[in-house]
Amino acid sequence: MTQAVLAGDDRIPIYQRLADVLRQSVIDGQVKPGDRVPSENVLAEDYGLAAGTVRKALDVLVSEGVFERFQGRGTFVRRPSFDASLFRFFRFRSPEGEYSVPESRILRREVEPMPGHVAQALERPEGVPGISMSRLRLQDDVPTVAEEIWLAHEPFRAFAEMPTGEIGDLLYPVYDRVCGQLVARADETLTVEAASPETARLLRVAEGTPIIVIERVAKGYDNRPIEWRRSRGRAEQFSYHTEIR
Amino acid sequence: MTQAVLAGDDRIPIYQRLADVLRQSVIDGQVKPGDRVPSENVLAEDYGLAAGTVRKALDVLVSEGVFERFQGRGTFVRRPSFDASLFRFFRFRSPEGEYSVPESRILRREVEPMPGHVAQALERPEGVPGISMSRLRLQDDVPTVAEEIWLAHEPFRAFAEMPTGEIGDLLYPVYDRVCGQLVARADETLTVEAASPETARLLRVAEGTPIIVIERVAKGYDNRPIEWRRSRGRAEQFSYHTEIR
DNA sequence: CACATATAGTTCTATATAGAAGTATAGCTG
DNA sequence: CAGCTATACTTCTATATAGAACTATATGTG
Repeated sequence: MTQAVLAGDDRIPIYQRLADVLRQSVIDGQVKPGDRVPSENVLAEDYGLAAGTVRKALDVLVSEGVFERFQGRGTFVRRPSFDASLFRFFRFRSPEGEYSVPESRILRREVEPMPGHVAQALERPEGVPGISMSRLRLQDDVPTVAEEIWLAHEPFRAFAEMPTGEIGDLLYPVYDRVCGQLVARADETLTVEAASPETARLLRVAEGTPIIVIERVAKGYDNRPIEWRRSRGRAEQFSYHTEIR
Repeated sequence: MTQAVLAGDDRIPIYQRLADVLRQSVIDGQVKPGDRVPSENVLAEDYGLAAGTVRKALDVLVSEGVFERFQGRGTFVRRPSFDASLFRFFRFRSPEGEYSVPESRILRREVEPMPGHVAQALERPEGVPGISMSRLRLQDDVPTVAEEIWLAHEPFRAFAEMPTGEIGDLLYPVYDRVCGQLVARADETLTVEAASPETARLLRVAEGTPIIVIERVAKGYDNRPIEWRRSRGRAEQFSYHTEIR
């Protein structure tokens, strides 16, 4: 057999093609986050490749954040867990200094046509029906973040019909469980504005107070957009850190 | 000789030790940004190592952003370019759509004891003398960014005594040329505040306008802090994009 | 049962080797 | 001189192999 399994453009390197195949198996849901990937030796055997070549393919996927490796234990599909990371920016620590998931209140949830900018972000034709939500997140009963969220109606029909009470504080696990939609990464854009009357009311701040706005497009392993979200929080407690070079 | 050249803790892998040696040669200034690194084969020969081991060491340094590789051309010490800096969002484009270096006006420059938070960031004892500057950056004669800058006095004595007229619009090249201090990377923290009277005056905005504050600690290849800087600009048109996972 | 010890399986490091692919330059040809 | 060609040098891909380092599990011992 040799590597007939990896047919296709032989202009691109074998290790890349293997990486593509393995990445696709995650996209297709054949292996799920937390699952163990066959060992390097087994993969080498299966595909008729040298161990080094397989290892290089895994290197690619690890650096992409798709896989995770542990010496002696194995290689696993990484559980993407960045939901808390947006809120890390907002410094949501408890008095004990620990991070915690804030309480979520869904204020509104209905099906209506998507506006242009949302449809564009979700790569859908304008005017197509979507699920629109307003959500408020609170820390110790203090409102900290107000969110508008949009989902395409099509793969989220089951979510639209689900009772609100059954939706917990985190949405992404629900997307996965109820609709098989797995969020792998996201694009975020940060801007600043002065609080509108609406935002001021929700966040209980004075009108005109500086507000951080984060627009997020959550994407699957296949890089297709899943959810559009705009979050607003008081800029006061916001602090974002990064390393540049 | 074999790899006697790479003595030291043989608990850590050879490729790591080689990476350490090469990184150090950049820190010491034996090779400068833009310089070419000996080829993989030559390094392998010199250190008595297999080609693959050398390559792995280079992989490390490339991923750290210290080196840069081009197939067929060679491996080079990377010129640090702060393209990813949060600061670039204050660099407005010229009418032709090109980015340009804004004009810089140094308003003040004097030697005085460093305040606590600066001393801490620069890893110096509190109260030690430092060079303090106020600088205003303008685009087409419009003030866009106001900066406070601190340097430790000790390695920057020559800079302190230099006439202001000889300092151009960019500081880092001067640090390198005059004091041999090479900035390799930086940590940046972004926050938001309402414009103080002082800031409002400098940036010619109304008091209370949302202002982006970026605190930066610039560091050398050896990761030691070189410069502390706090920049303030109008938040109005600020937009920062990033990918998370 | 509790606790060492052996064992099998995993990733990680290192070597050696060969050729492909890309780049720059010297030298030849018209 | 302009333009092609050969050549030498670079990084990149791929194979094969061996053992080290680490982890989890099974096994034996007290």
